Amino acid sequence: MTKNRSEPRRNLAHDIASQMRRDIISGALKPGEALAEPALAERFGVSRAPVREAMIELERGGLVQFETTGRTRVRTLEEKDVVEIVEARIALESMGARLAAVRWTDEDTRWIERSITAQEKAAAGVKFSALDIAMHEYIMKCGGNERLVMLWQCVRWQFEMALTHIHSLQQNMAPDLRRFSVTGHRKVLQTLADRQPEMAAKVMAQHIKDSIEWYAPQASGAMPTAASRARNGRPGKTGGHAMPVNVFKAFSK
Amino acid sequence: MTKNRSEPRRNLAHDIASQMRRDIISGALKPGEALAEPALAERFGVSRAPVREAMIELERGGLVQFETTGRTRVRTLEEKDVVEIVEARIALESMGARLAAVRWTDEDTRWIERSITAQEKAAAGVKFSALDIAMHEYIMKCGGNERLVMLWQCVRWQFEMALTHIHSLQQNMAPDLRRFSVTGHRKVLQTLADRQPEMAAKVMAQHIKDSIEWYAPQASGAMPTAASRARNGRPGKTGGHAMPVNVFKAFSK
DNA sequence: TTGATTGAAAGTGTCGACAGTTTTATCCGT
DNA sequence: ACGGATAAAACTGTCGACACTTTCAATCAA
Repeated sequence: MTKNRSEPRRNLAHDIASQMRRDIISGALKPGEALAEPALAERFGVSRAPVREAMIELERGGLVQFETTGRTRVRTLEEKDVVEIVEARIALESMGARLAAVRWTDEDTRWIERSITAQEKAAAGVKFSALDIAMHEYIMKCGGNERLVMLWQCVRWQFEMALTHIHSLQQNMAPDLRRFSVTGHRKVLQTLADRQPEMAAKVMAQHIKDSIEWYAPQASGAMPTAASRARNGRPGKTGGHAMPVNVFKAFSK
Repeated sequence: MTKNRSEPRRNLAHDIASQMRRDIISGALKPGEALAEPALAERFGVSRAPVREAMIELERGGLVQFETTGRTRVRTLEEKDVVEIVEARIALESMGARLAAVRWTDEDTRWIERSITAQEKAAAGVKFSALDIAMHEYIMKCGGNERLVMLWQCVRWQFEMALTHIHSLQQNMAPDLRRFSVTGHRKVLQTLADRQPEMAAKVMAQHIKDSIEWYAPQASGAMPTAASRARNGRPGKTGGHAMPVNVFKAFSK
């Protein structure tokens, strides 16, 4: 694991961005909600300048979006967005796993094993998701490609945000998700410990794709490897889905 | 091809960022060069505020980097960086090709064919590289995943910047690169036209990996699929390379 | 009541300014 | 001549202000 290279320049903007990121991911700030700079400036007791920079940082992470008028809103999430996020995760993390497999150490194996142990003890829900994501982050960093990690961070926050809202809609998390997910993690660990880059990439991709089917089954219809089934779909039309219900409709404006 | 969703809010910052991006990619601004906000503000005839935002936009694209003191410099390029950039390209573009294969149309085929024709006529060098990148961009956009395209843009500028400096060091571009590259493009097009997602992903990855060996042979030693050969390499040590010469030494500070 | 109009309120884009800090240049002792 | 202390210059982070634009709400006509 390499230490983060780019210590972000410590300033108010960064602190504000962190706080707002928490609020958006936690759902305290709702998708579509307007974010006015003067109001935020007052809330944080600063001027508009740092707030403005924080907005740019959040936009980079995909948590807010700028309108053509300049106004800023918490980004909305539709089903299409979740598909995009997961596809991006698969792209980045399968490469991350491939690279991690090359430089994998026994210490890394022990770290993952401890994480899996904690995952088994954690209650299903937000707590488990946090451990889950932390493990994926660890593997990404093991890959040693700082740019890849940085790109991944952009998707990570969006994924966490989506998770929150999925959880809030599916009152009861699929009870078997945790067990299922842990099984996937064990498979991934195996390929990493065996230092098999190509297998690691493939297993990681499959694991992520499988996971999202538990979280949001209806989003899996447009997933990459299922893509060959939904042929000739044109942009805009996401194609038929396995399940009719669309939980993400709740987020769209 | 879907139209770009996020019309960037048109403001001075965006214009300045575009101009500076050109200057950095073209090499007019050299790697490691300091970028002071007051000087840039005067050059563009604006205040520091838009310049500051432009800097953030450039940092997002990896063309400049902030020091802990807050100072901004044109990002330096070492061999390690080129490897990272190419690895990221492979991750994003293989997924992009996979997605593009699903929604590929005959019109897309014609577009690519026209591009390839132009590539064959273009003189090897910067002109060819521009056509090359434009084609890759087209395929990425065909994938329909806007987030993936956005992540790709971050790497694209860095890649173009690297290309410029590689060209300036290798006075004569490998004469066969163009022919070789066009052959790769034809293979990619074939998988897309046949709508074979997995093949498209694989062929695209191979094509990018092959290309970089022409541009910077010594960087290929640490490439993903060659990874299984360079086992147990620890961070910091990039492992043995096929060629001893390191053109990127020239960029490191 | 409904719908268009108009004026007020709020928000964004940009600017100039200032304090604190880093960098650079000068000066002094050796 | 050289290295370190010191002063000057330059730069960043942040602030408050202003013009222009968008949004909202009250008003008025139909």
